[in-house]
Amino acid sequence: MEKSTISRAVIQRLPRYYRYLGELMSEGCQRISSGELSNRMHVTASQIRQDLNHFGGFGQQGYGYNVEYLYNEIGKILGLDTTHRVIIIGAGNLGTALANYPNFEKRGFLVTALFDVNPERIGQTVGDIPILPLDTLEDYLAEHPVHIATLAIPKTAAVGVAERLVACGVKAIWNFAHTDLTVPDDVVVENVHLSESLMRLSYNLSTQKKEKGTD
Amino acid sequence: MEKSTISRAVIQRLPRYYRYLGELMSEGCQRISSGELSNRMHVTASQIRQDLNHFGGFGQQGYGYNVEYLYNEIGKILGLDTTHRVIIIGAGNLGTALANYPNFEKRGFLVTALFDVNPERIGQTVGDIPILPLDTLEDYLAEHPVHIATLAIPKTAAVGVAERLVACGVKAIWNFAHTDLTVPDDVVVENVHLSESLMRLSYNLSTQKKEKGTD
DNA sequence: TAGATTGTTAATCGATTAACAATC
DNA sequence: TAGATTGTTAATCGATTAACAATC
Repeated sequence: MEKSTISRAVIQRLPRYYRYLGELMSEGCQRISSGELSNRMHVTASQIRQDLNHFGGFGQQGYGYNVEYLYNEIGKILGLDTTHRVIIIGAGNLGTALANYPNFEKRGFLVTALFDVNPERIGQTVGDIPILPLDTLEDYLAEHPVHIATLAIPKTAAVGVAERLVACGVKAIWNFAHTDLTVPDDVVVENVHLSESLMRLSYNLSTQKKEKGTD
Repeated sequence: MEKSTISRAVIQRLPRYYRYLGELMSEGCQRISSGELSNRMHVTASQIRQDLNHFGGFGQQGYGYNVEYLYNEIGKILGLDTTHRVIIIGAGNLGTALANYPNFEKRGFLVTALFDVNPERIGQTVGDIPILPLDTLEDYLAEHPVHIATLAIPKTAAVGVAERLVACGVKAIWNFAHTDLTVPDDVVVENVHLSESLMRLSYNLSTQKKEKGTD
């Protein structure tokens, strides 16, 4: 209930808190104050406390936060305490890279299948993960639970595949295609538009050069 | 000069305007009003006009915006009117995927070399692009202009390589490693933290489920 | 000219920061 | 208890939206 009121900006920051807390844990650090974390992360202590308090009081006055406890609590908030079954549509370079990514499994994201249209690729595997014909997507979804579908295909194909996924009841799409997807309200989409990221870098680089020139 | 005052939120949206204008062009559309674009993009017309006016008056009262002109102007703002020479550190799955990405060259991003430490990979090519030993990074940078360096290596290696890049005068880093980089003020970093993106999707999926349950 | 739509100012909204009382 | 640090309210800041005069 409280969750729907939490702003996008706060959610954007949560995984970064999670990453820093994980690092602190592996350094053997047991407690941390918002002030110390503020120094590490280069965000204000006030923002850290404000952000965390959206989800409840995880700290203790005069002490700070227990690193492991807070790490686990944020993990639960992010849904990392359950296993998500993931499929990847597109077994090209990007799809293969994502399937091979070892850290995902560590966080509870289990890739169970890739799908492709290329006859040479179909029947091969990536690690243990089979590459299945895209034709059989509906059959697969009818028989296997899938929580997240990853689109690593060109935008021309992405829109149609997204519709098929939604029709089969998939509720979360991780979209690497360079297009916006229109989906029902109960389906969530997270876009990774790499070319837009590169354009922002290009913009910042150009701007930086100009500043240097006029300083 | 005016550029340094433009907020991150505006820059974030520019590539998306660029993408929609490109689509309009390929549809043969010659002019568009902020109102029509608003309907397409699901942002307010007011925001579109406000955003564009940070860079100058591209429209005409009573007419709207010339699609091709605006597309080209935004391209210039994003620095897409010049060729950026790009290298990729790490010729694993992700680095290879990025090197193969055909759209980058279309936008003026030219990948000239990959670097790796794996002896099996060194000497191979990705398309026309050679895979060079990471040892020779400094030599390469001394002899070839490089505008953007892409880090597609584990975070343990990324911090050290970033320092070497900065020492050689590279001013822009596209960082896929799961770590924050500390760089001088005149170096720009664009982070692509895929695991954080996936965590946000997981959060939204969990939240969505809960809402559905209580509605 | 009249209609349409921008550029731009003013109003609103939301997010961040500061401050401090509560409390461990 | 005294010191430290949170949780939380209030103040500030910035971004978005609304409104409308300017103008094509």
